[in-house]
Amino acid sequence: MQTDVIPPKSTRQQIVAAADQLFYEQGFENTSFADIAAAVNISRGNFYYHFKTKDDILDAVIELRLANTQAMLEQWEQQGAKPQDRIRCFIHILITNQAKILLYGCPVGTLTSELAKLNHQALEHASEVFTLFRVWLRNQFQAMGRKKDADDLAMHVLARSQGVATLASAFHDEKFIRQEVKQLCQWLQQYTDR
Amino acid sequence: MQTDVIPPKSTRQQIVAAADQLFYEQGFENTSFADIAAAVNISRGNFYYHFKTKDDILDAVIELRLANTQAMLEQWEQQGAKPQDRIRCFIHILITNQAKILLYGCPVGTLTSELAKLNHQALEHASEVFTLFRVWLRNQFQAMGRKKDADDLAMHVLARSQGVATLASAFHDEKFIRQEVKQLCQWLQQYTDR
DNA sequence: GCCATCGTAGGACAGCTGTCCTACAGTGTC
DNA sequence: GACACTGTAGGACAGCTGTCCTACGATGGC
Repeated sequence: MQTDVIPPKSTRQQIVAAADQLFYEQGFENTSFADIAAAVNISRGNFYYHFKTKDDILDAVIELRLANTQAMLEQWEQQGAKPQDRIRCFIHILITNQAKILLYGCPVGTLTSELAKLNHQALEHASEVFTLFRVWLRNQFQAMGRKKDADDLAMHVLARSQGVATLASAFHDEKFIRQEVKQLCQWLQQYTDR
Repeated sequence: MQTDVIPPKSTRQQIVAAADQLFYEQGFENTSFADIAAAVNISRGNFYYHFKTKDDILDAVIELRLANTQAMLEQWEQQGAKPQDRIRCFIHILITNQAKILLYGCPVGTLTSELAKLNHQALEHASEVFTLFRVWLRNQFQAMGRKKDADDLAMHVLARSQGVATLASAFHDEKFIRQEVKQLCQWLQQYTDR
């Protein structure tokens, strides 16, 4: 049996991973090159070799998030037997990631909000993460027989999750997350038993 | 009949009003003293006379928002005959302010999100705007006879509204707002007819 | 007319920002 | 040994940030 050899992360990968985390925890605008450099332990000037501008890093971070999201969705696809089980996987990230959500909100929602205010061209790119979830949820609802309103239902689930993350973070309220997750699962139930 | 004399706004009031708008449209961190000074047409150095630090301006802006929110709630109190009518007033701000929401999201939610990431001490102060809505909504639900779960219902309405604002802004989707507002009103209906 | 107060203008200040340049260590190729 | 290439370090650069200081005009009280 061959043990998996973990390949050493390239500097570029390390930069993107550190930026991903810092953009989430501190915000994009509020995170400086110096912050990322310190996290990766490389000199600040050296950045220029890997990324020409800060926006390039942002694009790379979004690409990373898109890839990670895609991988997560495929995992749920195998994990859940029925579509409603898979949607429950989605709803439960609120609980899985609740510690971070209480501190920093939803990574997707808070980034798009910030980029919207900055009038940043990367907003559409960042919104693609939402689209990934949206399309995937839509497919699940379609598999449950909702032909006409699958997309509406997908958007509804997305919006509810966003709202929960925002308020839980503002009030530091963990109980509220559990409560709303439960309600959302009950809401989902009405579409499954027939 | 005496015509109302509009009192000329003091410089301080002008600063706070301009900061209020800019913090909403550009974000707190991304708005500089220079931006506000330009909007009010005063010299940058002159700020120090009115506000010692940027955080002082933020506090003043939050105070202004608290006062404006309070006034709005009192207006709804008189406007709506029944509690459910008043709650509908709240839900309908999503449509009233939809142009700005599509561009910048919800002013309350996006500010608290940003302050949470900045680890800013004013986060709790900013969250009081949410609390204002929360308590008011709770009172309405209590008036509708929901004794035990009035606060849960209030939080639920708040969260749904937040989610709608976030997604509408990310996707620039006006139709989605109308659709979710309609659903939310239908949801509200179940608690009113008995 | 003198004085104190209020509000403003202009600019100094250190520190940080993103960007960019140059120099150099390490590696592999011919 | 000469050379090219990759990746890194260090620092220069102009511009902006929040903060703070000083000087001055306007106003009103005595």
